[in-house]
Formats: sequence, structure tokens, C-alpha cells
Amino acid sequence: MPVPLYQAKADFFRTLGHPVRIRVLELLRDGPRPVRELLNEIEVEASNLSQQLAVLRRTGLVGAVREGGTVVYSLATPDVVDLLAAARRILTDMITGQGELLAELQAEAAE
Amino acid sequence: MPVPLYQAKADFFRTLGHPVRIRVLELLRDGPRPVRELLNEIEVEASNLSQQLAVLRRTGLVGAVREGGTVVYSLATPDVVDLLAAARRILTDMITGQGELLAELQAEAAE
DNA sequence: TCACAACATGAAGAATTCTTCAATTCAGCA
DNA sequence: TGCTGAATTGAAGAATTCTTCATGTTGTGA
Repeated sequence: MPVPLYQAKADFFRTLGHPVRIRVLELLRDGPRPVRELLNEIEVEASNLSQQLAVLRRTGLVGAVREGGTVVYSLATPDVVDLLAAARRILTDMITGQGELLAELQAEAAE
Repeated sequence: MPVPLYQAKADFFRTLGHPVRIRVLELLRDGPRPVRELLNEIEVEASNLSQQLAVLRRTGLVGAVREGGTVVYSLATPDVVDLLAAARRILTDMITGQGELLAELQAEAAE
């Protein structure tokens, strides 16, 4: 089995391994959004958000287009939604019985 | 929206962000395996593999039982399979047209 | 009981990733 | 032209994660 393939998969998951990046992907699930809006909903410095958006762009998970004064981001593929859903299923399984996060995960699944 | 939830999701993806750990999960997809066998198929030092297995155990993605002289690992939940499949779909989309890894991903999907 | 094989653990230096700050680009407008 | 707001970029130190090595544990068989 080829090594670069595992490396590519690992790299891919690693780009998801950051709370701000996860948050961005979940916000983009509902459609394209300008940076300003993302910034509104995620409490983080503008330059930090830009850094994380750059990571997502490099990986190819999101795309950006400039519209006048603002930049609008969107998901590169709707498959991201499936991935996040699969992750939630596992997290739900794993956390079951350990309280705290469980209720939140379930509430979200019911949206 | 609660912060710890995004943190939990990010942590989860980060545990998948390592080639050896990905490899292990994919091998366990086909059923439980003793460490010795995993070691056979993954070219890595024994202690390194142990470290990565420990990460997977801590996260709760895999479980381990001792059977005599050997330790047998298995997936904690079959949902992991869905997750890896969703990841492959996205990778396939993303890499399409840039050669190299694409053929491998597709060959694997056809297994 | 000794010795050996199979795994796990602790710890330290190397490598990677994060956060933050200063500087920069680009568009729209006075 | 000169500002200002929106967003990005580069760089440096802080923090986290990897790899490796030495040591420890557990079971088996002589």
C-alpha cells in the first residue's frame, strides 16, 4: 500500500483539527458567506480567522470570490456535510454516558 | 453556540490526523487484529505504533483486550467506516484532475 | 525461577502548528 | 489624490505533537 495516500488522508483530517476551521465549515453548510459575517459569529481576531481560512483554501475545502469590498467564502464540495455528519455520529457514540457534550450534539442533529 | 463542542470535534479530527493512526483504523475495518499483525503491515517501530495506539485508545476510537501473550485491537464503533468513506469521497473530489493519488483512491473505493 | 517475547510507558529533543502583531493589498469614496 | 474599511500576509515566539530511546510490565515456556 502506498504511503503518500495515508499521508494525504492524515493531512486532510488535520486540516479539520481546529475549532475555528470546524466552525467555518459548519457555517458555510448553510450557504456562502462573507468574511465579515463569519467574523461576527466566531469570536476570534480577524487575522486569525484569515489564517484559518487560508488553511482551508490551500486544502481546497473552500473557495473564495471577491465581491466589491468583501470576500465571500463557500464550500468547495457538499460532501463536507456528510463528513461532519459522520463525525457527529461517532462523537455521539463515544460521549454517550459521559454527559456534558452529548445533549448538545443531539440537539444539533435534530436541527 | 458552545465552544467546547467545536473543541471536541476538532480534537476528534486531530486524532485522525496521523498516517499511522489512519492505517490502523483502516486495517481494523476488516476486524480485530493483534498488535503483532498491525506491526507487520505498517512499517514503523513497535514503540511508535504503541504510542499511536495509545492515542486512539484515549480518544475511545479503538478498544484493546489482552489474549494471552498478545493484545488484540478493534474498532469501538463501526461508524468509523462511514467516516473514512466520507473522507475518501471528498479527497477524490479534491484531487480530481491533479493526478497521482486519484487512481489509488478510486481503486480503493472499488474494493 | 529465569529468560525471552510482546507491548506499553516516560521523557527529551526535533518538528509542526498556533496565535498574535505589524505591515500590505484592494476597493470605494470624499 | 488621500482616507478608510475589509481582508490577507509574513514573521516570531509560544504551544503542541512526533519520534525515538531507555526502561517497565505481563505472560509463556524451559
